[in-house]
Amino acid sequence: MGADRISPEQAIKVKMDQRPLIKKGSRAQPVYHALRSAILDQALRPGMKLPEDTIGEQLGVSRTLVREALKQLALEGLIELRPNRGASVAYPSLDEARDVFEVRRTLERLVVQSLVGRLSVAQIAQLEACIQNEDDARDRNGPESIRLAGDFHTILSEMTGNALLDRYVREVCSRCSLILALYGRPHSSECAVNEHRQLVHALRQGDADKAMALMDRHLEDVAARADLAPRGSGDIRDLLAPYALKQGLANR
Amino acid sequence: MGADRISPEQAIKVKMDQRPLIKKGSRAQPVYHALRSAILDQALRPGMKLPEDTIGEQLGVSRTLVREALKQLALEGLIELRPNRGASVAYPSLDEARDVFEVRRTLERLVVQSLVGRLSVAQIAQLEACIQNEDDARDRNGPESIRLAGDFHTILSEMTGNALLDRYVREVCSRCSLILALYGRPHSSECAVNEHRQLVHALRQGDADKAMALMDRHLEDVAARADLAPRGSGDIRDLLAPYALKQGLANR
DNA sequence: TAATCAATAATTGCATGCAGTTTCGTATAA
DNA sequence: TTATACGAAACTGCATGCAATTATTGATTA
Repeated sequence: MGADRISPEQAIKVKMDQRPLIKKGSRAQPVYHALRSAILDQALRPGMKLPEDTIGEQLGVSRTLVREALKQLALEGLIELRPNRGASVAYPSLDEARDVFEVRRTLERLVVQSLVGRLSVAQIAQLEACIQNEDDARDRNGPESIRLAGDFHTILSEMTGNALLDRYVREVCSRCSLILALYGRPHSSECAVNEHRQLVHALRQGDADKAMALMDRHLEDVAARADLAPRGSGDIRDLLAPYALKQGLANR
Repeated sequence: MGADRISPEQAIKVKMDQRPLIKKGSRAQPVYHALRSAILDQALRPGMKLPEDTIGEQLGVSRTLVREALKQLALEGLIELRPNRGASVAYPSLDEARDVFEVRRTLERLVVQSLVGRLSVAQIAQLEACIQNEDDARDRNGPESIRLAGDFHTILSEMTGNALLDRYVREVCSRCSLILALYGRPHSSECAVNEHRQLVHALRQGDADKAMALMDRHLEDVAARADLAPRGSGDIRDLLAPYALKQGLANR
């Protein structure tokens, strides 16, 4: 059907496909995002219990939707889901942490391979903007900088155009954020921002070996660090409130 | 509580923890497995619609559990889940197929790397038994052989002891089975069984380069093949019946 | 005949309720 | 005081029901 012209119906469809991202999908999605952000920001700390009722009440949805979100988070390794005893924020062991980083290195090597020498100027600009953000956030040294460092890698993987690769990288980045929150040195903001800069430079120049080596080294500096995890505790209601707001969920 | 002795209650608990893998977890799991097997066996063909109540009725569970299973399958890319219009068996494009294979190659390279020269005799025996199965199944040339070929790779990834890697490999293998069902040549049983044999040999000898090269070539022969997909159709009830049985689900 | 539209049927999205399990608190016994 | 047993409260597992959305059928019109 070699149709160069677009029928009115098709035109409408195109228009429909552009906008509705706003109202798209189920109401479980905001719940998922709220919880995910809360975990990555360490507002919800590893080991903390996540009762369906409490979360649903705070976020203004029923347990059904909460369950859905929790299941997805469990699939992604951010929470643990034990039969008949509910969900809690994941508390990965050092062994698991090592495994995650190993997979991450493999995946990000593929990202570099796919991207080297193929970045558009617009993409480079986007990456540099992202790095700038990291730089800015480094002063107010919080969990925020960990998340931003993850964002850089996530943006890279998205640029490959490989949806599966992107999903996997996203997932390992999330898990790494959690792991760093547990085992990372307090003041080592995971990725030195400079390493990101160098990586972009190598990618831009098309220097595959150097880019790969940079990424490798960049991800290498981590797995070693002892357990310094203190279990914090607070009221889940209060901890979730700001995230509810951000997702446009009712918190009464 | 340094208790060397075990109370009667604890003894019971221990016993309970050994067996219940059979009755473990939620009843959504068998639904998930039934659907997954049905898709990988091509009893449910790509593009086919999967209504919640039909499946639930056939498998003897409520829509809730079916939804749970469908969601998991969607996360793994075996089905597509469009808002308000339900689930259907995934129909991956050629581009998506290429992406999946690219990720798969990367991941399996890591598997080989982790395993080379470290296989126990028991593990080698297990692998050879698996290969034998493939050989046997090759005669009665059905979708079965595609699944068995996937099993080989799955067993390998499991042996790495890296749970995340294992999960990812499992997932890409599933998706590849689906892809091969769509785009594969009818008579090319994906993996020549011999290539599996050679790979095990190289792993056993600790020849890292050769093993890696074998795995790479082994996974290379695929992405090129044109669309020959005919949509089959039949009654979902009938197609699911044998899988219901296998999972011990009521099909009335 | 082909296209449009309205009414109906089928299906999904979500909340809620009940049963079964776990967890917690209290009382009793060692 | 420590340990055990028991009952209550909290929570999860799952089914079901209702509202909203989508698909379908049939009638109407060009």
